[in-house]
Amino acid sequence: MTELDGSSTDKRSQILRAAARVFAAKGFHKAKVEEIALEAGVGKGTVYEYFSSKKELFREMFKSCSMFYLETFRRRLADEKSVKYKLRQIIVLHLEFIQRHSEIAMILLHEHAEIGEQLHQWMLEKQEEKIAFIKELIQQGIDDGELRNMDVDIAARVFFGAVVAVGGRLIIHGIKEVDVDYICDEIMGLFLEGIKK
Amino acid sequence: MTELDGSSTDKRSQILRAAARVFAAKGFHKAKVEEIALEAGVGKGTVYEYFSSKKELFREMFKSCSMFYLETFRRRLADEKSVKYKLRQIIVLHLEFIQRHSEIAMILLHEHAEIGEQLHQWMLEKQEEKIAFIKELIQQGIDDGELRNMDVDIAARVFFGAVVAVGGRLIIHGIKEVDVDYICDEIMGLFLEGIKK
Amino acid sequence: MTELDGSSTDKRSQILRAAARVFAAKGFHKAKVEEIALEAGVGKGTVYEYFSSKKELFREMFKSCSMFYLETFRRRLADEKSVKYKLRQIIVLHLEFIQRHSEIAMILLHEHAEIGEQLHQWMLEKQEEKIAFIKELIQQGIDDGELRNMDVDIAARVFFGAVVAVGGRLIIHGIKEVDVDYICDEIMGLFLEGIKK
Amino acid sequence: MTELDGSSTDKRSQILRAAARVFAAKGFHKAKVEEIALEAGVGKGTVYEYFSSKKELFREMFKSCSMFYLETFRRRLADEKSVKYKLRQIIVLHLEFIQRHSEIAMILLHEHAEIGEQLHQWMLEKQEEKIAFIKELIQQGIDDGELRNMDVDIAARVFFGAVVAVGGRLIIHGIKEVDVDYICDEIMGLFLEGIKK
DNA sequence: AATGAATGAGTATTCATTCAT
DNA sequence: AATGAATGAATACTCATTCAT
Repeated sequence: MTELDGSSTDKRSQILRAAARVFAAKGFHKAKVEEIALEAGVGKGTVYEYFSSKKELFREMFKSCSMFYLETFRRRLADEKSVKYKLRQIIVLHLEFIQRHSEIAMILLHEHAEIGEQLHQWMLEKQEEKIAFIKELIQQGIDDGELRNMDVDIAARVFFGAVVAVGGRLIIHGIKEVDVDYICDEIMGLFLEGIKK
Repeated sequence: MTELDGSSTDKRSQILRAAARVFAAKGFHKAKVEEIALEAGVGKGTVYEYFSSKKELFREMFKSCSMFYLETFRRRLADEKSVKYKLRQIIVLHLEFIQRHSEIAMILLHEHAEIGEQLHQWMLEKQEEKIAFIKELIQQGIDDGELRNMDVDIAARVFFGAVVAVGGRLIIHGIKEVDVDYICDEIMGLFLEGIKK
Repeated sequence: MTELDGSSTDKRSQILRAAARVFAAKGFHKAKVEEIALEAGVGKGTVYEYFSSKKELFREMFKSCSMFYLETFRRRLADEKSVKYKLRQIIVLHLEFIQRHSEIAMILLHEHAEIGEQLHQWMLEKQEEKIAFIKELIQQGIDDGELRNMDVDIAARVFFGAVVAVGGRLIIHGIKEVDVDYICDEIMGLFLEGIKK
Repeated sequence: MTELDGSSTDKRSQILRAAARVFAAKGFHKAKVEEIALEAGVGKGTVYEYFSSKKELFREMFKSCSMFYLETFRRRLADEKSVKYKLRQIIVLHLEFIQRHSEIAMILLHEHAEIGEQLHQWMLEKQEEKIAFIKELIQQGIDDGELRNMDVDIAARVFFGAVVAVGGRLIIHGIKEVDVDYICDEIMGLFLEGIKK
């Protein structure tokens, strides 16, 4: 899925990229189809040649964003070996992604409720996929003797929630320059060692 | 702030409660002022006697919900002594709150981005208050020797995010019957002991 | 049904009368809701308070027109006794109606196909009612020995078609001053005596 | 004019035939140029090579239909001698035409008002031509002593209207199997003998 | 204070038409 | 000559808000 990386020049991708920018900047309701068309450098009618409605445009843009996000993850986690390093890498990638693609991240963070059940379901499925992935990692860590025994479902959700929460802080506060390594070490420290003295 | 607990019968509270129900069920944009008025058993014009706009109604409803939530927290955390127990109690209260007030929780979960900067800021402030509160707790735990040394800001955010994430799962999945104690023990276990073997 | 006679001043009737004028002048598609509202002296939104769509407004206006037309007929045919005079009176009333209410007649003449099956069916039913009425008249004439034996269905349709055709000529040519008596005599002559020498 | 009889294979005729089918099935406004192009098996742009606009396409299609109708009439009335038989033949041809070409008949019946003054005028002219033709027939009948003296204008219109009305009934009711001879005899009986006992 | 009838600003969408290929 | 991707003018409809009662 390279539709959103800026290199594709076909109309559909142009529109998707413009949609990502405008929806991110204004949210679904305040974004106007006309503005997206303008931003994409095409006529208003052209948007409807490729997408049957504003809603579908949002849906497709949203899917593209999510796919792009997941794609990046999958690609860059392939090489890691130790579970701890993989978990750490998830945090690194998440924070880097947010720093580099704060527009898209904004959408993933904010527009969940906008579009109705279908897309919401799709998004939850994708989220559950991520959590399942983390669960597998943790389970693997337990099996390998790296991690102690625990409820992996809860652990995965806690880890995921924590990463999202810290990432959200970066988005919300518009922080661009953060010491990713330091934050990762701290988060990993918390998860590995706990907070008890 | 007892406006939302169902006991107050003045028009303003009636409208706020109706607004909470309708906004929760439909989201900001699909909720109609007329429907809220109907649900509250008042005329459409009456809504505007108490609130200058739909947006302000949402804001006020949102504030009431949040205040109610915080109020509950503060009241029930007053007695706790040990930091560990207080942190555990935060999880308990959050999960209980979600189970009992899933409507309101839905709003707090979903409608962040709906209303624009001002309310968003207010909400973030409230969230920062909660995080600050958790930060203080953790700091206090460190000072008392209960907890090890760490970056309390990150720790507080990780804790907060984790609690929200696990709570969100309950809302999203519509889970009504959960073993709160078990979940709390697991979460606390993770935070206290870490995941490392 | 006095909604269209110009005496009622409630908003619904105002809108119906304005709709009759504008639809008659421009046809369904070229008539703009905004223009009807303007003509009625109300706001655009008010039209939608009383009618759920432009289509429904047309339907209701159409029904009102038709009812008004039928009402007039029924009222003024009540006194007639002889079948011949009643048939003659139908022609008289039809021509008079067209002369006085050419706007409405224009609609009844032209907009049949505009609105889709439902209204079309309704209109055909009304037309069949009129034909059935004429059929009864002719049958009664036969029974009373006034008229010779014939296929009353065909006779009724031929009579109805003839009246409509001659009426249509008045509308289309915009003829205002016609010798109704002369035309009636001629038509009746044709029907009574035939054209054969 | 054989453009519509199905034998011509040039693009223009293909488009005209497709237009007749689609306009008949959907009416002017609901018929889409794209669908007509599709039905004709040509590209959308090609339609505009042969017709400058949708309106003109309708006009040309309409004219072709009417010409085809008139052509058929003229051809088949040439041999008749007696006025009575010619009038009877008009009815026969009209009913046969409707049975065989109900699509085209539908258009001639319903779409009068759709297109605006110019075509409307043209159609009225054609109609007046038909009426004039009938008028001449009747006048000739009077001159020849076949028919009694009467207002030939009114008589022609009454005859025309009656034929159209009975034909319309066939279209509207979708009647395919009718005893054309019986109906003609009845209509002619009415016109020749009248309805009086 | 309470009401709800009236309002009109604001927008997604359609589709006839154009024109580069 | 033939095409169909691209266009944007045109319009029905929604609903927050007002204000006379």
